[in-house]
Amino acid sequence: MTTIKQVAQEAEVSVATVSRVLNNNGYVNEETRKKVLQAIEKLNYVPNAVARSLFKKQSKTVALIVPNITNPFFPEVARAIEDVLSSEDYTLILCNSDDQEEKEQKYFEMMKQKYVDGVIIATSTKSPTYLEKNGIPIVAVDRYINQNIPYVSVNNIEGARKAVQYLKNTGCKRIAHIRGPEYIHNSEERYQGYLTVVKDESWFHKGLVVNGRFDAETTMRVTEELLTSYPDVDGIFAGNDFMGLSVIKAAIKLGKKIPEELSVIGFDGISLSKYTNPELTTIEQPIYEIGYNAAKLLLDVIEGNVRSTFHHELEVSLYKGQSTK
Amino acid sequence: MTTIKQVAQEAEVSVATVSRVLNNNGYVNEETRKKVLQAIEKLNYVPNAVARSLFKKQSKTVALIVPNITNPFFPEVARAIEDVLSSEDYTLILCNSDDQEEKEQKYFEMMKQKYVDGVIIATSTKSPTYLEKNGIPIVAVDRYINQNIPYVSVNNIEGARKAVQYLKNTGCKRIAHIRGPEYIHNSEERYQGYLTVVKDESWFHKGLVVNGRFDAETTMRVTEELLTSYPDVDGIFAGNDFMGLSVIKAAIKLGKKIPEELSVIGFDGISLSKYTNPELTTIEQPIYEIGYNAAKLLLDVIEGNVRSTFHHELEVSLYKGQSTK
DNA sequence: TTGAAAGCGCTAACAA
DNA sequence: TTGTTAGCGCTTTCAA
Repeated sequence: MTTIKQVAQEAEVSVATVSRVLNNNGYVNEETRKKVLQAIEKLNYVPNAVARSLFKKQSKTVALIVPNITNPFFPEVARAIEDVLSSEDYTLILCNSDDQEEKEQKYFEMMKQKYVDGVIIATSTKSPTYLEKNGIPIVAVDRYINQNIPYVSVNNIEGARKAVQYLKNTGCKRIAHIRGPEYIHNSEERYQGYLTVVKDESWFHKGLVVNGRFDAETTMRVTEELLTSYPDVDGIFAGNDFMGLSVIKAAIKLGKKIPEELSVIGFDGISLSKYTNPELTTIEQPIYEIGYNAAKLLLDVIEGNVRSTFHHELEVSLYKGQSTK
Repeated sequence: MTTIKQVAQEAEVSVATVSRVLNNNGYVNEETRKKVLQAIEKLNYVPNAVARSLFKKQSKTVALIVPNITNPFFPEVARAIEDVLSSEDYTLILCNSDDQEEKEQKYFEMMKQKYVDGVIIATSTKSPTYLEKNGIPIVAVDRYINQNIPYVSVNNIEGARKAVQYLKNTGCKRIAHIRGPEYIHNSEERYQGYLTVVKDESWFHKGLVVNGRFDAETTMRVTEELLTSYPDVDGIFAGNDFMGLSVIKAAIKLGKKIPEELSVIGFDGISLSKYTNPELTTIEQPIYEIGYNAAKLLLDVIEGNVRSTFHHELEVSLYKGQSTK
């Protein structure tokens, strides 16, 4: 690789001058600028980003920490983020935390060592003090952390309310909820949204809420248990699309007709659910926009542009598949 | 951040000594090593990776270039790669090329500037000379490039043969193929595999092979056209799982019973196809292993460990869903 | 308008 | 066994 020094030699100027034309700051004579530009061209010079980082203490790099990129929600977020970053000549580092605080911390250590400029994170960590302490700009996506940390997601409570209300409107009389893990803020909020609609119904009882996890096996098992214990359930609000699809599978296995005997609604709007049969009715999040906004927000923070709002909740919308009446 | 200099001061030694204990090379007295370690502990020192990179001309960083991380095949590859990288204290950079050579080149430019140590790439670029020229270690995944470039994938021809043979064995008498884009090496190979099984069949004709693309709309449209033109088709080998699912959707739309009237088999084994109904029968690739091996291979190349074999084709296996008899 | 030189934090050759 | 120092490639202050 050619260095700034070689360019300086070729152009018969000092490295300082080359640096000036490179960064377009400081005075430089139009003539000499041309000479330098020619030398750069001739030698095929590109500045060394590492040397620059060392001096500037920043790296034009942003990290994304997700629980697992394999969860179909996150690739779309990642795509959006990478799109805005690369358009601004930033680079994206991908990290999988498996929801383990220990792994997150390890990534943060790396970030400090590499002068990573900022981080976008989807986390459920209980005590996020280390997040704030390490001084690197941070934006939360999908999962709320606390008031101090910028956040982009959707209003889960409102979305859940919409989902359950829709089931009710289409005639469901016994609506159950298979919820996500308790340690995840989202699951809690969606559960709250569910509650607001059903809590005063005469038929409502705690048995209609089932704890699930995101994996298919668990979801199918608890669904079968639910439908066996309460065969009159005619609507299920699943904690997310993944779970919604498993619910459908389990229900079909039990011989339930969907949507005639059982309506199922999910949450997320991951594109995969459009490929299934029946298509899953769901509360669609603007996933790409979430990532897009998070990245824009982070870049603003990094570059010191103040923003009035730090918390963004985007609009969800109802996507009607064939899993509901 | 504390620097090596401060540690040296604290421990009352020179920076060279600190560097020695840090990197565990060169002689250093047990006593002084302890002093240094204490100082490091006390000051909470972590070495600056950027400064190190500048000197070493390497960054403990690897890039992954995929067409689109949103394609469900790649997150699993990415996960595997990131797993092995992070276990070796490497960092993963994620890049989306949209199959555009121009974007790939831009990423390569960035990599050189940032001393990225190596790259894993899934590409269909026609003239990959720039890949070899830029001197950065490279491994191809999923898509073959040329003899000189290490490669990890599966034997597509063999897998396709297996798929079509299976359709035949289960009684299909008219087997069509909806193939992927021609510019993608994989699609071509899978098509070849299909041909080996059917080319000598009396019923075979060119109309049974349809050009598709990876998007759902196109696939559904061409499927409908195919089934309308040739209603006696009773088996379809789709170019990948995504297309397989779309084929099923289109067939159901036309009122075909699956698998009674039409068998469908895909290729890839992306986890999403297990969530659908019917589950897609498919040729399952060991996706995680592909990523895992690619990463291991790349690290070997980077660290100068010679390998005898540069091309790895892993075994595929038949996954029986309910979309075939 | 330009150049000399210090310094970002680290490693390694060389000397002691 | 340890320290001094040059240098990785760049930016920026200061002086000219």
